Amino acid sequence: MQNKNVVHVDFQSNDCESDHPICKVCEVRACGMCSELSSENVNELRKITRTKEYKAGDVIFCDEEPTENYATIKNGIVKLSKILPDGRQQTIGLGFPPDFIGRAFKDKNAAFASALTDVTVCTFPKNLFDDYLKATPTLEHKLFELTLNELDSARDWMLMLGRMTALEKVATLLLSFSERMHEARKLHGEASDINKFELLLTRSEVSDFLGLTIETVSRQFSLLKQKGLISIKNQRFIEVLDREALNELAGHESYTD
Amino acid sequence: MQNKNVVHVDFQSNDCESDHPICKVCEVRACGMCSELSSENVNELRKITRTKEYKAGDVIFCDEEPTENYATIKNGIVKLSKILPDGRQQTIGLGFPPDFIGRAFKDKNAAFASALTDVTVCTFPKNLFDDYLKATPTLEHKLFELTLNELDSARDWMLMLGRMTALEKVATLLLSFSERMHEARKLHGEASDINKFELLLTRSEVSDFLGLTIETVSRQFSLLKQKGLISIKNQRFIEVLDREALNELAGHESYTD
DNA sequence: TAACTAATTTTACCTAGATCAATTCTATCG
DNA sequence: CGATAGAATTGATCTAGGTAAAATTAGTTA
Repeated sequence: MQNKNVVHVDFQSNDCESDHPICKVCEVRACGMCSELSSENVNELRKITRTKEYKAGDVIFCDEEPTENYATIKNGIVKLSKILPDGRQQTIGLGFPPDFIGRAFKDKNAAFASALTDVTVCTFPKNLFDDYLKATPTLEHKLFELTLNELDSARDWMLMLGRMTALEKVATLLLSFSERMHEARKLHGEASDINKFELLLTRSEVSDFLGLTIETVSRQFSLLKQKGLISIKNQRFIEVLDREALNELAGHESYTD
Repeated sequence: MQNKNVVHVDFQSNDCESDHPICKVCEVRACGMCSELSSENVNELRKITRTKEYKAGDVIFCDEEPTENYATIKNGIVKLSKILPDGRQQTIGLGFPPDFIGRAFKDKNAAFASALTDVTVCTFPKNLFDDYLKATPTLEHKLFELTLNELDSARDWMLMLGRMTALEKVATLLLSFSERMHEARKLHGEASDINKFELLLTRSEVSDFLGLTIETVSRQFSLLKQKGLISIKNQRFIEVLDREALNELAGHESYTD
């Protein structure tokens, strides 16, 4: 019963039989932050945990404000963004289950977080969690790894923002978003075709992500449709028809080179 | 003879009397990664440490290649960059002493690292260091905090890359670079005026950082000179004449608003 | 000190993407 | 079902920043 070999995978092998009832049925128990925790740990952490729900569009926390809570995403998608004093906005990341959101060990938030879809999270009071983290090296290690992944992807986006054309940016976003949606659906045990997904971002949100305007984004979508690489139903439901070609557009050289 | 008074912190309070001779005189012993280590730890770590020197321009490690070593910067500046298959380049960060470079817990590097100036580093073999890290929670905690800072600044740059004009980008870079140079000089116990510094980046390197071309960068420099905000001697030695105005240009609203 | 080289600046022009202004979709509601 | 409203698309300009090329600056060698 004590063999906690873990992560990413194989829910059965994780000892969660004696988990708190909420955690026992949690779809992200086996991945993300909690995957490194024993039932004992989980139940201890649960004592300071609150489950919260947000409606699409709700603000979860604001940039520069004192950090009150951290959160892990159980369900839905969270948008992280920064904003210039004059209102110009830049999305700096998307949080999918089971991502952790909030800036650990700092008294101020480092970004706006808002709910892109309806969202369910587990929240933890900052102070208590910081202490718990320092006292629990396995948890801190896991969170460290998650943070390193975020840093990697932030840097990938920097390359995109600084050096890609509008078309390449849109292609890159579509590929990345389709993958994460695919992951998220698998996580929830749903059937999933990686090439079909609902683009949950409005054109305006896409443009904030890519450093473009809505009009330019829309033109690139039209171009991709015209080239036969994607099709769009009702402006939101996207099907990737030629993933290979889209990949090349996104700057990933084809294997035939 | 022993009073190496340094940076941020109160060196006296740190027990380094029994440090390995190399570490005892190391200028970054009291900050960055090593600051959390006792002499005992330091000496243990020292067993797997190699001091290495690079000439300006040298490649330290390549993107996508197997990670062999991590490093901390003792001296000089390291450029981290990403490159698209067709050669377009984006600088994703600069490493100053005492930064840690290398992607922990992953078998491949996540960027190119090259020496911007002559550089001295301490290197650690990946496998041994990963183990040491997992076994030493205080060290891992420190590295986690450093990584969180890097993530913060990566996200600040995303906002810059995605939403700022050329002039704002250049102003932002000048301010940020002048601060880090100031810090670095203080670290080495040198006298330092934050408003005077040598821009160690070529125009081409600046443009790779800002997602612009050399010509555009050069035009913005000329504009800033014309406005009387900066002066440049020999194309490299910069003096900020009106820091307040530069700050406003960089998007930090003035306090009079 | 002149000659050569590489980096930077400047000038002239061009284009990708922004801006502005209609349309056209899609969803919602009476 | 038609009316309304917000989102997305499309078309017509405009411009910030890119591209190309020439001129200037600085550093290096002889």
